[in-house]
Amino acid sequence: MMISTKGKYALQTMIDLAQQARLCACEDTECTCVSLKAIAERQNISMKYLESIAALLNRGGLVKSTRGKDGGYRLAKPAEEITVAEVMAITEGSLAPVSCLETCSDGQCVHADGCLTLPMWQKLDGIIDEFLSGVTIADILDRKI
Amino acid sequence: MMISTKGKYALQTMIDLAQQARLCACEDTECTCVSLKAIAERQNISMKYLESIAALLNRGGLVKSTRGKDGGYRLAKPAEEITVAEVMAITEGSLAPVSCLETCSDGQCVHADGCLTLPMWQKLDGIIDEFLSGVTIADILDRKI
DNA sequence: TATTATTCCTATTGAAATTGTAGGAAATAT
DNA sequence: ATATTTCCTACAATTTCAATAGGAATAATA
Repeated sequence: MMISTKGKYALQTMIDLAQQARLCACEDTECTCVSLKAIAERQNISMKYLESIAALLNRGGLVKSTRGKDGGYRLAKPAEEITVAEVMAITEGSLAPVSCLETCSDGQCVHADGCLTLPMWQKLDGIIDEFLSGVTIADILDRKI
Repeated sequence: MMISTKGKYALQTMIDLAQQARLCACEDTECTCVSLKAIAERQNISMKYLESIAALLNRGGLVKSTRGKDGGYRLAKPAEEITVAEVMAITEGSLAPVSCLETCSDGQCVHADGCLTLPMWQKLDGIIDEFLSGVTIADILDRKI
């Protein structure tokens, strides 16, 4: 498994936020604040678990939060500008197909020179990243993929 | 992480077997039998752990075993005909990017219809499979990738 | 000011998967 | 017979995953 529920829930959350923002016709971005409670209920996710995921997205700069009553989260930029790759990078850390890939690519692996499989893993990693970097939250919402 | 050490070790083993087979000039395929002890030492893998991985490859039909003294393993078919996808399918079970993919694709997921992300995961799965199905053990050995 | 609803923060826990270990049985060449 | 190998089952240590728990800080509002 490449993507755990953490990444999956994060993506659901981003899509939910984008969806709610669209429902609001007014220009005020503040009014599209969505609480985790609402997201957790709609997406059927444990709210406490979602808190930790929202914190990651917040620190990663993908969402903005408002504390206190009537607070919540909203997208930090338009859904058209947020890619799935960004969401995964923040929540899953790395999507490297094998654990040694980062170390090896950084020249920290002493066996990298003789490693016959490294080029293949690097290429696969590139293919995955290229694909996920080309899909935005808006694409998913509009069923363009 | 998509591929654990199990899949990684399995691939190393397959490459090692292909390499040893090439070193032998004679036509007798039986003589290329390689013991797990030798592979474990060369690849620096726990031999006992390797036993369980070799068993998977054996049951999966990718290698053939000879028991007893001077026994060991050899590839069940030419390295040109064994793809990385096959090795991973046998050792890792599935490379589906998200756990629900197989269930959803089988029509067992009641939410599949409304799931906005399913098409994306399916496409990603296809891309990964397409790539790994196009790489053979011989390709890796010849540094063609 | 008190209440309520929310994000924010730290710590803990239960379950599952991963990565092995251990011990020995069965087979086979010498 | 002996040595070496695969084969089989069971167990164990470690790590990761997926939450859960409890409360502090913040802000709207009555």
